[in-house]
Amino acid sequence: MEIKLAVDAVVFGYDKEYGISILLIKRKFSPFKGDWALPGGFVLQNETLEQAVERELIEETGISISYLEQLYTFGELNRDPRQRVVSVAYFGLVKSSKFKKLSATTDASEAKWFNIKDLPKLSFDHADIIGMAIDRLRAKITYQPIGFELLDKKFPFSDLEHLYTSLLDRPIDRRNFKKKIMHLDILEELNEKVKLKGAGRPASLFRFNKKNYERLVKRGMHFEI
Amino acid sequence: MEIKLAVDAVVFGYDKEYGISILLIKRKFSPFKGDWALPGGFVLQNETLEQAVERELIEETGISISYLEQLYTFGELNRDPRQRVVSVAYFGLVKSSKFKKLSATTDASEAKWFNIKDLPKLSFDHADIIGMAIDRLRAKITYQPIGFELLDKKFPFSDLEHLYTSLLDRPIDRRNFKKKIMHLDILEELNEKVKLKGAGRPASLFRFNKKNYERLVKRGMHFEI
DNA sequence: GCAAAAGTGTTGGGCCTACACCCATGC
DNA sequence: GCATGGGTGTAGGCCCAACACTTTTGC
Repeated sequence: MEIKLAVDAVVFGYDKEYGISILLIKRKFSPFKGDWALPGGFVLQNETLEQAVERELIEETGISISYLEQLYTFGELNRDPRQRVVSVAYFGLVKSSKFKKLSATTDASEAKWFNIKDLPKLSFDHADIIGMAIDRLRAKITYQPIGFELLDKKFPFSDLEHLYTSLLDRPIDRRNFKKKIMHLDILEELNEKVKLKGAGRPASLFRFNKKNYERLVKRGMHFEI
Repeated sequence: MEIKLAVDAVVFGYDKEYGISILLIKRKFSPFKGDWALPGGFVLQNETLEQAVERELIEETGISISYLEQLYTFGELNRDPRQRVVSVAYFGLVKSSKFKKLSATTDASEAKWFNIKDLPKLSFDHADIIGMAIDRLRAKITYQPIGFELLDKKFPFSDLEHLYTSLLDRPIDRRNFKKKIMHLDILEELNEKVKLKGAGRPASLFRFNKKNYERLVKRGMHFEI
């Protein structure tokens, strides 16, 4: 019997209320029936790896992602009890609005968001894959302004700040953080304000400047908080 | 027909004389017969991906490497004209002494080192794979003190300096470079000197302090030259 | 008026860059 | 003695961390 090739996707979503979350599906069949697993499946003969990931995500969760990159290929011998399966894991991000849409409609569904601090028991070696993806996400914020892919088009600055504090799991200096981000010259302040949570001063909305953002990503950056 | 799974290895060697080089083999069979290619081949049913890489390297080149990490998995549809092949590419480094050994004995052999500035025509998509590996190597020197894996146990400081200048392809300030490296606290100066190339003042030998080196790698570093 | 979150500047110190001359050897 | 490569120190400037009070809103 040949080696089978699969893909798996670790998709992150973020929202100030729910925190940083990962999309999982409930397995319908043995092995690990009833446990949670990463969305994914076997690669078809005539599709690329990326196409396989996107197809499986649509089939299993209905979601389409805003950012996708390869994470790592897992090839240990007994990952799957049935046969030899090598899996190419991908790392994906979805925007906050899509995150909310799915999280509001999945109570009875097979796909569900789980906060990364509160993950269920996982199938196969998916806990390892998720661990590596979280490491990648944490590392990424030091060299890429990933907020662009996780937040919506317009957002209050505090959303970005909360994203970083959840990811770093520690408070940051708001003044220094704002100076540093603004210095990258990838954010534009809009003439719009939103009132958040009832109390508190209304916040200005910001959006990413796509051109400057891409220039920065291409040129490379380094960013310690 | 199923998708076949292969591995390929981009192995770097370094020597002050030859510069930064990659190990290639000459293909004996069609397709691309007579062209140069990365060492690699199909993964067997009962070996891990790393084992497959190491086996192929021994079989095809006789070399054993001092550092190996996964680079990227290439899964485009027409990489191989015969059938669908997905290949997991690895990134390897060998120590200078082994590099010299092979380069001295391979005149008539099928395995040969090529300076990265002077590569031959390559088979399949191996030029893309090598391009990505070189990017990884360049990026790596800014966050990992890779000299440890490319140089021998003992080496004059100028070897490390030349490694960086070849990789960066520009001159660096020797005094600042030395201060910066020494500040990492991973090098020990030995009470030994070597005479190099006949003329010139003899140089002190250094070696890596393995414990401090590993602590640094674990903790993470960032290093701009 | 008070609770909640947004918004906003300055300074001291550490680090990093820029820079040039002497030393030990072979021939 | 000259060519070759090894070895070494400092000062000025920039950047970054540390730090707290005011503003605008809801209740």
